[in-house]
Amino acid sequence: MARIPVAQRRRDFIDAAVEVISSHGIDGATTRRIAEQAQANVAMLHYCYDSKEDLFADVYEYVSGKYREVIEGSDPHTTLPGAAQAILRGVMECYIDSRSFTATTFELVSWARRQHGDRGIAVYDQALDSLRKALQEAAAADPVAPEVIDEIAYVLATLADGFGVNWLTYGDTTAAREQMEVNCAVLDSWLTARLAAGPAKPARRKRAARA
Amino acid sequence: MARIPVAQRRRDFIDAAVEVISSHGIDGATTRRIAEQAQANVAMLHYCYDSKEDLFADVYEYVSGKYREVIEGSDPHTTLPGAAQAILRGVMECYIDSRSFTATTFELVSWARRQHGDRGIAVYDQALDSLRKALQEAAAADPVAPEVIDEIAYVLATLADGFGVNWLTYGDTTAAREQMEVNCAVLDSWLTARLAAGPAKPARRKRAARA
DNA sequence: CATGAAGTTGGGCATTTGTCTAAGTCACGA
DNA sequence: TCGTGACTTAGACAAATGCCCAACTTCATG
Repeated sequence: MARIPVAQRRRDFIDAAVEVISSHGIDGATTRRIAEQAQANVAMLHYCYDSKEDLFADVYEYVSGKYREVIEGSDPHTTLPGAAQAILRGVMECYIDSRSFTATTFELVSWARRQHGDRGIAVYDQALDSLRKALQEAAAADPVAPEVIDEIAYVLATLADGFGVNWLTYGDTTAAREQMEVNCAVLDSWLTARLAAGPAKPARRKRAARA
Repeated sequence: MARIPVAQRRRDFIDAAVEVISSHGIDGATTRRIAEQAQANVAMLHYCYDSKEDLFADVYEYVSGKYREVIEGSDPHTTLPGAAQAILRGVMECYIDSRSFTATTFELVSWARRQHGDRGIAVYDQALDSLRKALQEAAAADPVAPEVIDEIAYVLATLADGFGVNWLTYGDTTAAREQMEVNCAVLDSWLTARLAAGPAKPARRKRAARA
């Protein structure tokens, strides 16, 4: 009917997949459902993608990309705490903006883990990398030990993840906005204490926590 | 063969389901896989449970129960911060103890949400209720406004959830132990600041955040 | 206008899934 | 010993799923 070039069709399928995955889960996201959501045919899907796995790979990349955007595109700050605040806020706002995106991300991460093992955690890894880089840049004027950066990145991820789980579970926008503030307050009080304490934690022995 | 009473068989199926769900996801947890894991027959499963859904309901209850146990059974403390610390530690330790349990919990929560909508968030709701109750008890000597209790419960849940996601993703026990300490430090610094600040947050207007 | 590439589609295939049926097999009280 | 009721199992069933094929439509270009 509509006669749409493959490139556009692929984008449609990715969007459709995000929607379907968020409401039916990874395994509930069948080719037929995705095709229907994209107002296309099952055969069309296989005309654009060799396999369902191929489509999911694109969805995966799309999600990764969005994270990078949000993290790198957050309001630039010259202080480490400022940058950390801005990034955390950015991610949480992005979650609130699109529940489908949030749900799909969490589905993808857990799917990738059990599907591809180590290689599957790429989204998470990449997001943490962008995170570390952004923090390091913000702290350029007043450098901080890499272990501290790692720790901050981890806390940021933890707060964002925790926020995401709750937001997905309850879906209450008003509550979510309040919780966003709470999380920012949590980050703030901890960061202040942490940066005052010095580079090394009391009981640190081995290499820094990877995440 | 073995001739096992239904009651025991059911318990076996629940354990098997937890294992299979954690490694294959909810939808990957097929009756045949669960049966195999329980060293039983597919037909046996339907002899014990009318449907797969029935089995999952039991798994759901099992998970809920374990949360209640962990929260209510955490070391009793007379101070609010002490109790909060103990509970957070208890939950995180429980996660580290059993990755299957952790994974299954997260799978169940997301499955329940998209499957049963509001009714599906029961695990999360019940856990938060136990949490609030435990905190309230700990603060009996020096009462705190219910909004503050709610806020603390939310932060506790957020830190636990965030920890869980990371632990599931990387599965590094050593890192997880370090991160457990970080999360405790985060809770500690925020709680101190929060309890010093007074009952109401600066920009609070509506009812307290539900979770 | 012819033509061939690009896009579109209905129908079909093998496999997997949840569930059920009917036929066992065992333990134990009468 | 002989039921009788509790447990066990192989096999079958329809429905759903990922993927494919062969035929059809459109349209820019020669």
